[in-house]
Amino acid sequence: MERFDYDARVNIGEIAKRAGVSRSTVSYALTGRRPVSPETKQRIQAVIDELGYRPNAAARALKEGRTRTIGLVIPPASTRLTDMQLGFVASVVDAAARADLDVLLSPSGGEHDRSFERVVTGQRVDGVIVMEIRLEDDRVARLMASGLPFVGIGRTRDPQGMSWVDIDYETLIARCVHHLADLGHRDVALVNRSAELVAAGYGPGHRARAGFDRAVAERGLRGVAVCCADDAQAGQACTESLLAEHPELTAIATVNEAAAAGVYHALARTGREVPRDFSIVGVAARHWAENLHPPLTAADVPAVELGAQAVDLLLGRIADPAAPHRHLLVAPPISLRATTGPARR
Amino acid sequence: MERFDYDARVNIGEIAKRAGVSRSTVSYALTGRRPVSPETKQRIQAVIDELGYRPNAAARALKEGRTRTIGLVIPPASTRLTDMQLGFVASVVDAAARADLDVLLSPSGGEHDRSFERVVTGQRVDGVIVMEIRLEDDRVARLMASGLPFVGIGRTRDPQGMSWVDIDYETLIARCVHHLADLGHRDVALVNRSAELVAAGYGPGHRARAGFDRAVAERGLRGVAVCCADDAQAGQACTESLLAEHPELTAIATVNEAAAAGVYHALARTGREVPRDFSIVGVAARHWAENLHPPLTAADVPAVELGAQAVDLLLGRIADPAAPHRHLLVAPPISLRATTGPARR
DNA sequence: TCCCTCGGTCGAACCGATTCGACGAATCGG
DNA sequence: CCGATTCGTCGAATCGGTTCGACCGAGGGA
Repeated sequence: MERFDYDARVNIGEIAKRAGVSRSTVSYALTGRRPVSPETKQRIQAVIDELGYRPNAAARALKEGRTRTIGLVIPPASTRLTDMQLGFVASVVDAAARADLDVLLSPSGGEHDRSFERVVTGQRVDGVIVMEIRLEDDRVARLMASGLPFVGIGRTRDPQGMSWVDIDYETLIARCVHHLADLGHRDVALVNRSAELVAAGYGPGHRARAGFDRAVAERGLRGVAVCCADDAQAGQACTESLLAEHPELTAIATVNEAAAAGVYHALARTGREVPRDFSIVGVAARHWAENLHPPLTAADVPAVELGAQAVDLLLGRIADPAAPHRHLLVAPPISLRATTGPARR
Repeated sequence: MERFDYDARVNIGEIAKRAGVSRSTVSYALTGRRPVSPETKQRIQAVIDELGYRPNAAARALKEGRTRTIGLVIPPASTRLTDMQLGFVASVVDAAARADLDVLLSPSGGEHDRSFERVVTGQRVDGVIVMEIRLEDDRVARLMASGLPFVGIGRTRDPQGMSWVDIDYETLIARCVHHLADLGHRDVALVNRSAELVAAGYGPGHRARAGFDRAVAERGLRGVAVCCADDAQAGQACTESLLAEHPELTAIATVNEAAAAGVYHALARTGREVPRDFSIVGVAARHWAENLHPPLTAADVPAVELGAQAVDLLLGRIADPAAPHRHLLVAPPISLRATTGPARR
């Protein structure tokens, strides 16, 4: 099968030939790793511009042993990304682009473990950022065993041997409960993430629960915690049955931003006006909190900053895999918006 | 500098040596491109399992001339992804994973053009899916010139020489207007995407406007069209000034899902109840429409299907770059939810 | 019995870059 | 004026796979 000329990609040898130098000289002119005379350099550059030459990434990666690419392990598409997760992805991609790195996406979990394996073991990436980490997470175990530099957005139960950034859900939810208690609420509920996630050992779910229980005990409140799938319908169903079983409730704290709209629906349908009759406070991406109607009083998760920090940490680990591990735990303050008020007496 | 043993990655030569065969035999055992006796195959597999060997992706890509990776060009993170765009990304990643392809993300536009160039010209990917296509789009021009297979989610003004999938905003918005007209509304507004996007020649903005104008003329309505940035605050500000200038309005059609929540706020603040006093209808991701309160009557964009189709089309082009171009234009029906009703007289 | 085919394997070339050692010419210090 | 550097360049080796041509032995058809 004949290949046509316009299909032939130029390589470094073609550049060298046309510029009348050796291939190594072209390489040195490009990388600057050895001196090249100005005239030669200019001649080479002219040929490169003319032919639109770009070094073949695979060849370079093969020889250099690094790919200038990082992997980003995300939850599979079937479990819809929350607004916060989207914020992480966007900021990681952005920060990586600033460092001239490309980002390879890998949905993991469920049926997509081949993708994870490819990314981790094929020397396709120089490092990995893993989202949605469980308390016991075998992907983390795999990564540790492989020796590939990685950083978690989230952390395992015992995150000693890893670098990570995370949101301090335990502190945040405790703070939410204290905020409600300060307003005089005595009967409060926690709307957590989905039962599946919690059962699978999803960290934020467990830590939110712990913070809730602690704060409820500290303030002598009556608390009830429920799990809820990550969408508005579930939020509504969940809240309606919650209110039916516990009519004495006057406030909800939530880490489930995707369900928040459903909580609103349910309150409206059962005749409770927010914040006059009922208070809601949560942990959410700012964008999301402001989009709700009325805007949600919530701790605004700095997703952009966390994503950028994760990339930073990863670059550090790639540069020096022997350096001590670092981490970042953030607990942003609660932004008072329109959904909390004094308890009705 | 000494390398430690545990750091030494195993390669095909090591496998060959331990299995007592040549490197080519290992390769044939792995790829199945030539027969290998069952005993030999088994022996090789045992060694591979023991050492956890995976072929180096860069070496393979270099020799085979393909990377088993596709590029996904997304808008830069600074312009927040809408829920619909997120749906595209997720479904593309998912569909690619099913085809054992990896996805390289490239934010394009603004400051990130280096990333786009790397992806397109470095032979890093076998093909590209481009989102957010403008009526005149120089990325499309670049891709056409490069000869790299690509598929657009969206299309240029004259999409002859390309394959694409797109949403038929013109038809959809016209359908929305007809729906409102059928309900007796005579004064309707279009809340479009941002003025910057429209000025930059963003297709959906222009096509929505065209459909709006056409339908308004066909039904003899009075129509006013405004642009609005992609967030709730802008939606609110926009709608408030719209209502102040045109108090006679009784309905809004919108393609700006991100602004929809703000439209609700504005209507509530000006004392209009939906759908009793005012109707809203739009084009949005189902998830988003259902999340709004009350749920938005809207044409539900099948993002998952479109993303999967885009991958399909791309696979076709990679397999046979000479095949005729194909495209898919979808116009999903309007799902009646809770935001449209008869015009008050 | 001879020749051909085919299954199974090997060695060598190749993909397109980087990098090391070497070498001639120019420069510099003493 | 001479030996030691330095500059600029070249050729060859290398990274880790795939693939082509060749070879050997077994089996089948005439």
